[in-house]
Amino acid sequence: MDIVNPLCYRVTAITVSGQSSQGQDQEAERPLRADAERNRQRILDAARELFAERGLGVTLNDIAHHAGVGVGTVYRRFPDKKQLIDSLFEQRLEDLVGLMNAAIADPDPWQGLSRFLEGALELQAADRGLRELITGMPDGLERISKLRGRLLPLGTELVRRAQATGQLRADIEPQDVPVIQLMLATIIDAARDVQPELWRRFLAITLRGLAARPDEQPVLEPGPLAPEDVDRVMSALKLGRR
Amino acid sequence: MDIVNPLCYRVTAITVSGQSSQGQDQEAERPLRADAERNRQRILDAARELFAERGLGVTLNDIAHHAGVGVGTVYRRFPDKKQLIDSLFEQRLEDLVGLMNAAIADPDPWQGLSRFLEGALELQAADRGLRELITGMPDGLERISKLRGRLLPLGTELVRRAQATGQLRADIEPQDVPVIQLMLATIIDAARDVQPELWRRFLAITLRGLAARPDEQPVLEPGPLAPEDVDRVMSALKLGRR
DNA sequence: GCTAAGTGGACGGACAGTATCCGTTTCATC
DNA sequence: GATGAAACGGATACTGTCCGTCCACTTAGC
Repeated sequence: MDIVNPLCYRVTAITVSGQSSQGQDQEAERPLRADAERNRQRILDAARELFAERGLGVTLNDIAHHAGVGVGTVYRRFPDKKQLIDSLFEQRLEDLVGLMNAAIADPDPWQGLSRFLEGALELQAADRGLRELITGMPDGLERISKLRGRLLPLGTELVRRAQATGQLRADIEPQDVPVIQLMLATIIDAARDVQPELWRRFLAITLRGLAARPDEQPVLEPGPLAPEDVDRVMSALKLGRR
Repeated sequence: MDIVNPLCYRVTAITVSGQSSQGQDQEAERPLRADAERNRQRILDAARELFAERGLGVTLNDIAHHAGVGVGTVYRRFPDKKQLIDSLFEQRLEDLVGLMNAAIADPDPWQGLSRFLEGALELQAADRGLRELITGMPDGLERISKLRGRLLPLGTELVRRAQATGQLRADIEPQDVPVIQLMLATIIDAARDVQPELWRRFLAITLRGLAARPDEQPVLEPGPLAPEDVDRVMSALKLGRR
């Protein structure tokens, strides 16, 4: 076990460098051999793709296979799945913050709020891993906790401004925003294979419920689920194991 | 394997009788010995309790332990977990249909709809197993599919009536009702340990979004999540395995 | 008392995911 | 084009979880 320590050491160092790099590769620590670097990139790509379409549950074996390399190669490069996830989703999470800032900057605070929710859910609809990262994961994953910490004050700002213009009902609190995301994200997951856009319909309904004076009825887009699809949506979620 | 067949045979027969019985026990097939019957009842009680509080994921081992009997005893009585679930939840599911009928009978169709959603979610809040049964389980479980079949026409009636009085917006379809349950049930699960009633707040918001003319703002009860609880709620759900 | 019915829980098998080890291949350098 | 360090791959061991069985022992009821 301890025999491999020296190896682990180097590897860890490289991983850390890879972690802080978003695009550049060499520099600091000895550079990887050309083939190694190529494989590292393949692994990252495969991981991104698989996490996005199947969620964080994919195994490193899956990723290795999909990248066309052996499992050993993956484990040499990323000793820990968490580190892989962490470095992979750094950008994605930044996007969320950006979205929030854009929302606050919107001259129409209500529109800002709506667009934020829509955008955040679009990100989650496009990337199942991101969705699980945002609503799920308790343990480890420092990055997520920190993100939430940064997001909350911004969210407060967003909510307060929408209330100040009398567009958002006054009894809504910033804490309600993540819960709304949570419930709509469920629809994303459940309807993914049947009607991927269905969540927008319920976002519209929810927004109307949040509005201080919901006089007009916005068009509900998309239309309702086809009756024969209801069962599939309702049973799409695997909750408790069995 | 085949040595035990005679035994299995008897056991199966008894289980089937237990299945069709909701309260009565003896009659048909040879009656169980007194201690066996006592244990059978204990197992049923333990199962009900554990399913309700921990969901369908509990193992027969858990149930045995909680009932104070050995695993073997459980397996002799209930060769199949599905059968146990099926017989245990028969009544619960009937309750749902009853709720729906009561809703349709309500002279105020809007109130009927609201009360149905509230009642259905209350049932799910009180019984995690039921919740998983309603939103989840694809395989096996004939009973659930049949139930949905029975519920849909009733739901259609409910929706149409509420639209006829101009209380429910016209672009809502009956298929939307289970989806709404699904998204709110998520809040039940996520907030269970922190704020068990939180779902009511979002039910109120949703109902307002569904109303044709949501002029008044109903009180949002309960209040919002405490800011420090947001993280716990968001990470309460175990989605993909890891 | 006697015996068939019932019991408990150690145990073996299945499965899934993680991580390692080491014989073989490839790269980069001389 | 020879050489050794770096990288590779995937069989394999390990871990953990759950299911269901088996059988030596206990107990109810005649």
